[in-house]
Amino acid sequence: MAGAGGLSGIRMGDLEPIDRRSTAAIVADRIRAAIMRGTFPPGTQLGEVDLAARLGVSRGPLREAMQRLVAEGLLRSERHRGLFVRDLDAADVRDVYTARTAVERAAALLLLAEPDRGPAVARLTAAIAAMEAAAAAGDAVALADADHDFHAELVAASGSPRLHRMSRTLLVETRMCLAALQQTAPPSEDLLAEHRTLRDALAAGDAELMTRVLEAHMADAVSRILDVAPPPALPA
Amino acid sequence: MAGAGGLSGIRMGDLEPIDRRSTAAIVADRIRAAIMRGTFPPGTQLGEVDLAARLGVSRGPLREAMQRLVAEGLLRSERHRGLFVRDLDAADVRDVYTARTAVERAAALLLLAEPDRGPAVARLTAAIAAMEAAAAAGDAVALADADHDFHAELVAASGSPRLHRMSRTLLVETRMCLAALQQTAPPSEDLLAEHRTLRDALAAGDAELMTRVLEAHMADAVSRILDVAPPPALPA
DNA sequence: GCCGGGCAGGTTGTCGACAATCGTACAAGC
DNA sequence: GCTTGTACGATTGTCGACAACCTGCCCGGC
Repeated sequence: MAGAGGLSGIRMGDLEPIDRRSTAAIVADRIRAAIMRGTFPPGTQLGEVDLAARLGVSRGPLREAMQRLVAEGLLRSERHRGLFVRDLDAADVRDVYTARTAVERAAALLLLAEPDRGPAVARLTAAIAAMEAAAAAGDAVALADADHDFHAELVAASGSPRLHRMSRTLLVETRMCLAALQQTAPPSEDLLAEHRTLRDALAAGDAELMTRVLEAHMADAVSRILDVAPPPALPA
Repeated sequence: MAGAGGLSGIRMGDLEPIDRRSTAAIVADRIRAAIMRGTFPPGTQLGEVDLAARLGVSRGPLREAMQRLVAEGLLRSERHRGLFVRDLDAADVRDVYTARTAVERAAALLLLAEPDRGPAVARLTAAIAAMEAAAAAGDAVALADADHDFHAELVAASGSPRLHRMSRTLLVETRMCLAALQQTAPPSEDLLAEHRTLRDALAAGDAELMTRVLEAHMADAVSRILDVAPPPALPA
């Protein structure tokens, strides 16, 4: 079928059908990015008329986008009160990382089942390089961005649309945790080492090592965020 | 603060604040249930005016509800074409069960970390009893309902809101698979045995056994649905 | 006989306006 | 002084209508 139509073999390139996504989806992406960036701190009320005017759309599509974000758990809706950015407490932080561990572990195992992991490992390596550059420059935001990219690439490489969708929301919530608590000074060297080990385990196909490193990585992140000393000897 | 107000110690019982949920949420639940029940088979177009009239609401709230379901992945939206119930192919079935395995494994591990698993085990046992009754009566729908409940209770017992939310969507998709393929004759005895073993592993606190049984349970379900013989000797 | 243009029908996308509800501030009464 | 009742402002929830768009069919031309 491909290329056999009436186009006489003209190469169409990546000229895919410009399926302009719905306005609600675009608006949802925009607001999601704003929440992730910390433009809307947790707890702030999002007035509909104000947001609609700022985005240049009417209240209809904006409300649809809001419902999407509510379904994702990023926003909290109170009837006749308004929409608020969800603020995450310590239990939420643990929950986010619990869910992330579940999703990313499954994604990594899926990736390990694939024969050719070269491209995926290359993208992870690129993300690590970005992290290194950000750490060298002392740019905490860029470091968090690259960290985000690393885990997003990991899940995307699994090829599972559902894990990918879940991961997207969870990563946004992760950024909310970081932005809220102003975690500006992570010990970047440890962070880099953990990511490198994770990549190496994936490249080598060592499922056992990968699982162990991933779980430790998540546990470390929770400890860092909640500012409690990591448990010295936890069997689980 | 609690009980120290001007109510003079009067017991308020479970008089919770009647936070009537938004209309969009109610509509979304209704349509989600309809999709799960198989009222709207995969691929059917959902006309907005028709649905709105049937539910007694306007198109505004209905569209908001639809956006929710699109975000959950249950509906597929095509611009200026309409909303369609997503139809799941073999890859989707595998993906649903991959994600379910990840979520339910994490939930079960969380449950195992709790000291008192008595109530949770009791609820799982109740779900198994319902399955037994349905199997004895030859009621395939009730059997699927009870199966659904078992897994929903398992995840709910973990106490993780995010795992719970993910699980809800995944279980609906599971029902879509079953309804679409008219899987009316599952070997209920095997199914019951698997659930009983899972419950027993949870009650006994055997994480290793639980993981093994759960993964086998999911793999069996995929095999049953896709109607392929289960792989005789798969190392992974 | 086959292809392109045009038209009609129906659907979704978007908008503005009205009604219901909530929070707040102020005044009145005990 | 504290509580209670009331009015106001602001926001959300809902609705109806118009415009844009896609699909399918019909017709004229080659």
